[in-house]
Amino acid sequence: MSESRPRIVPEATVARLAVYLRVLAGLADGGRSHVSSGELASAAGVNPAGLRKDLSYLGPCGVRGVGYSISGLRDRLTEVLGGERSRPCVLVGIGRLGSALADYTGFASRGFQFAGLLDSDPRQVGTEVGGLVVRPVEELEAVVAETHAAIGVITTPAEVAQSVCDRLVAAGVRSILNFAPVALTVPAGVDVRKVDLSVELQVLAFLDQQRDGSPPVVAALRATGGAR
Amino acid sequence: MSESRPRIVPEATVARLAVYLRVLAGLADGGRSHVSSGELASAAGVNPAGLRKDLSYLGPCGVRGVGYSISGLRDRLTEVLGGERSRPCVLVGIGRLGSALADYTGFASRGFQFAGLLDSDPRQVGTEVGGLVVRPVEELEAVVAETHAAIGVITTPAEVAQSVCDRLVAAGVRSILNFAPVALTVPAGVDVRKVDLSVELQVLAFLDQQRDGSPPVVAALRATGGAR
DNA sequence: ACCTGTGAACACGTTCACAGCG
DNA sequence: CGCTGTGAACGTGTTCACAGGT
Repeated sequence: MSESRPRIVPEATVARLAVYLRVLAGLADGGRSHVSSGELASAAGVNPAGLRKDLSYLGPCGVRGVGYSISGLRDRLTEVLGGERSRPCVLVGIGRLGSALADYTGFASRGFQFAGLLDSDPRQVGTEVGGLVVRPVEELEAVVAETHAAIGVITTPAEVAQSVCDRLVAAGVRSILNFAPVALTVPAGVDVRKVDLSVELQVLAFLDQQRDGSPPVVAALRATGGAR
Repeated sequence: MSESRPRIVPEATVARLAVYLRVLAGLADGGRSHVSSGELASAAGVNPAGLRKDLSYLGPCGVRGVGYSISGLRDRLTEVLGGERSRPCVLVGIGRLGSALADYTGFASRGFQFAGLLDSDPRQVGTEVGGLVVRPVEELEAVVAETHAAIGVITTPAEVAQSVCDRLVAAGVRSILNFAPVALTVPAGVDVRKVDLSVELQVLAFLDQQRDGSPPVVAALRATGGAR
């Protein structure tokens, strides 16, 4: 009903919109009412023209000759990113990383809410993390049903990640964020995003090594490289 | 001296090489001696042709009609990725996320070693995490000098990330992995990679919402999208 | 017959330069 | 005159199809 233009938004742009939203939140305290694309871009670490192109996917939302209304843009981004209704997520695997995520206040403040925490270790079950009590992994299906969670986060060891994933999908979860270092197989219609922390470090080490070892030979790093 | 061909390797490829290496490590136990690009690709979650192209950057390292020698390829990848000499890293900010990283055995087994842990909270200082004693952030420069660390990992709150970054750079660190949700400014010659956990979740939520809300309108997701 | 290695085609994302509006 | 919005150019990364060995 409030949808003005049904344009398609590239995924790379969506990721940056989330960054712009965070920068705007910090800027709102400054008492200013408007920002230019140049200011926002430098705060977000991107190219000004790219930022304007990103925002253009949402339809015109700035004022020519002036800039973008901080509060107006913040509201528009929040609307587009779906931050209105808070989305229930379930998190499976409450080790160090899982605890860190469950406890991260940045999620809650941005419309996310962990509605269920699950672990297979009896010593973890029953403990409280980030305001929630950890439940046994056997109750996975029940928790998904209770909370109507559409998003699942997997922070288990690699060996059990696929079976946890299968159970999440069977229970109705259609979006999964996977921190386990394995490629998950899912049926069509389910979306998986993978975050691999050790790969990030290894890429960094490679670039570092390459700079030292062979000065003339430098890897091509434009699109995703450097400070993004 | 062992460098056979000084080709340039795209960054996207480097990231996948690290994944192949991990898959190979798991495969080595199986008693087999060779794998085909198809098998490796499906285990790594990528396209077979893309995998072959990735490996071709290292020069020919397979046998036509047969496949790739598991141990041979593993050694080659290890060599290229620089896993020979273990690289000392310093980690600043020992909160939940920092502890998770310091404790993650996946790093140590792949040629990484956290040589120094630093935190500004007096209650954290002196505690032991992942076999190392946490030291006060004031000693950052000294720790970098002692350990000859070339890689720094930042898991501090956003507010102090830039100043920590500045001090790391001044101390000689030239590669930084940033988990704090801010864009860091660094001088030329320093490489920063950013991992933003809340952005990952937000992208997932957007895609999820878009699927429900407007079936005909789907975001363009080819390159980075879907299960990678 | 099989599987690797690779040039060529394609799609995506980024950057540039300027038109358009306030 | 300033800043947004955007088509067009560019570069990178991915996919395809087949040539080249074993």
